[in-house]
Amino acid sequence: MKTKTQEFSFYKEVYKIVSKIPKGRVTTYGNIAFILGKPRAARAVGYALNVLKKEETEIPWQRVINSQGMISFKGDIFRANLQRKLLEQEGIHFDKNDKIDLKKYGWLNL
DNA sequence: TTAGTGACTGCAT
DNA sequence: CATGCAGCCACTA
Repeated sequence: MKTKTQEFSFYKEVYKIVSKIPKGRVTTYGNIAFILGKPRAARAVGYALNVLKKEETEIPWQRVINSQGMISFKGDIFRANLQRKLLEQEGIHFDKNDKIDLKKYGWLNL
């Protein structure tokens, strides 16, 4: 029955992957979802990070962005601003459109 | 169990 | 090139 309450939580996998992102690199929600075997679960990934930021602030959630190479949180512009700052500190460069070049900084990107 | 929400993505207009 | 709409996944009430 699913007797066990899924000791393997989707969130946990997300956290684990995010923690593996090397400094100075970024990845997208879709990419993480793809690694988990569900390329369409990008939303769930973002949802996971949403809960993450309030408890496991130790996770480099800042390195996770959308497929556009930009920061999405519109509602939490404060977080977005913070994220941009943190990424710049890691050496990631934003272009004039506040966009990151995934070809250059994308994790596991070729 | 059904319904609703959300840090997303891709295609259509 | 910029918006809009629908689809998918996991979680909460």
